[in-house]
Amino acid sequence: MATVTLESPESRFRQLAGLIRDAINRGEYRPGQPMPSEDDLAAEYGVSRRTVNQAMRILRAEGLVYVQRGRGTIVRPVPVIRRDAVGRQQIREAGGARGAFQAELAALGLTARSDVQVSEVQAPEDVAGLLAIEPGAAVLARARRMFANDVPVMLATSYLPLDIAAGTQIAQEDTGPGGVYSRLADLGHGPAELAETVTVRPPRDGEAAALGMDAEQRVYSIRRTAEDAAGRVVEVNDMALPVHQWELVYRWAAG
Amino acid sequence: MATVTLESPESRFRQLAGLIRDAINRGEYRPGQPMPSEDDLAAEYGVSRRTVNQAMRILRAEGLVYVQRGRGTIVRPVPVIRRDAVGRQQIREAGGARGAFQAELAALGLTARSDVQVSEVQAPEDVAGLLAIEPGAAVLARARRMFANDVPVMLATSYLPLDIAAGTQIAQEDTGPGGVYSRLADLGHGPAELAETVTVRPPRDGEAAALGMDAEQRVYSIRRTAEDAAGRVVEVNDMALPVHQWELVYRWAAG
DNA sequence: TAGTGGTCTAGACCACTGC
DNA sequence: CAGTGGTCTAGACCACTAA
Repeated sequence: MATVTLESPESRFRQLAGLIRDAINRGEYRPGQPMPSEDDLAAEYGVSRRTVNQAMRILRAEGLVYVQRGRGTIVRPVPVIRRDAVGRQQIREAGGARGAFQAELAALGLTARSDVQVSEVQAPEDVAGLLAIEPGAAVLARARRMFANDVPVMLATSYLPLDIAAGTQIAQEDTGPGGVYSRLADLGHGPAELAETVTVRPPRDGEAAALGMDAEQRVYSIRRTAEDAAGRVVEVNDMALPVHQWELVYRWAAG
Repeated sequence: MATVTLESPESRFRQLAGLIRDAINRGEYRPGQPMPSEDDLAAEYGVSRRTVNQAMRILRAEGLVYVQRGRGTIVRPVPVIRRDAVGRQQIREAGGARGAFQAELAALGLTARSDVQVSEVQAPEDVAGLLAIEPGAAVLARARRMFANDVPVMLATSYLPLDIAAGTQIAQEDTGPGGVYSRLADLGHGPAELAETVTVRPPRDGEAAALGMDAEQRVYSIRRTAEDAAGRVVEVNDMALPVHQWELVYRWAAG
């Protein structure tokens, strides 16, 4: 095998990354299995280890492989999770068992698990602005970490105004059937309008560790705001999802 | 100045990237202006040029700077464009002057411009599937390239079934007021349901050149499908947008 | 011709893993 | 202890730009 090129216009490390990427996609290197060592690849392709390392850096950034220090480079088993932002609300409304996240993963044959940490924190400046709260005032924060087959795939922190949520089941870890949105509805602040703003950025300090990511990889940074019927923003939810693990779907009626 | 660290846990090139990123955000290096040369930075921070180069590679990947070979590294003027997928349909419906794209850019004080290339092509396999067309059959393709202040910011190729679009104004470069969707409505196939699937990936061969991107940067790959009232998919639109130039907004009613 | 960034090699040291 | 990837330096050559 070995389409041993390495001349021409494209830099060697990019060509090499391409060759290895193709090999992975052909199934030549199997998901969950370690790749040959960088020294071996360097010998095989007739380049320096530095060049191999640079090529692997590309594949890592793409989420195709990951490294276990001291052990080797492993091909990532890549179950891309499809997140239907609109549909998930409907599942929630329907009282979907343990939430939309679990339903999404179940459809892929994955097991879902999640953490929650509830606390009162000083509202980040922009969140305070959206919630129309004094800058620096306290809000209820629900910080969740979600796992698929015990691999972390999402961080989500939900901010809610204290005058609505304090002392309610929303301030409990378990928010009951239908989750936070159903409790908001019980309190007369059921979300009527939802909006999500999507950007892509490098993981922040904590996030890279919490999501098991490299600094060169990227997350979707999604900010959702929920307005009740009166037009008041009753929730701001900041999410971080590794881009190589997710696909986002939005649907709406024309007109 | 010069918080000249470079010890400790984080690799030097990452620390250096952080320092330079901060300097840019502080306005120490100005948008549109060249940075000091890599040799100068290497001397200033006491590292090798290789390390500076690696740091700059990070900033390039983030879209913060770009390189003009032989000239230098320039700080990118970064007007992030906000794309409201739902609102843009409404603008279109309202017959918004020259389209939603121009309206979006006008709000940022940017000038919009775009190319169109209309042709009949063999449908890509997955597109044929969505349009419920014979694999390999011909479809109408409208390939657009959009510019903001003459900087390319988006590629979009729209695929439409020939039995609907052939011989109509949709096959013309200028589709008239309201654009393709209004013409589809005239033909009794007005879109009723829209869906967009968002992923993030490296630019493909042609895209990197057409969008003036590095291979290490990323694009949003957005596939929109439009269904008419009968539930038939009447358009598939594949878009590529550099992630560092865009912010995506989706809005919907709860329930 | 001088200056700029892109890339490559050779060689080295480190931290971490697993035997 | 050997093997793995992470990173750094020194030195080099290239293509391209601008004077």
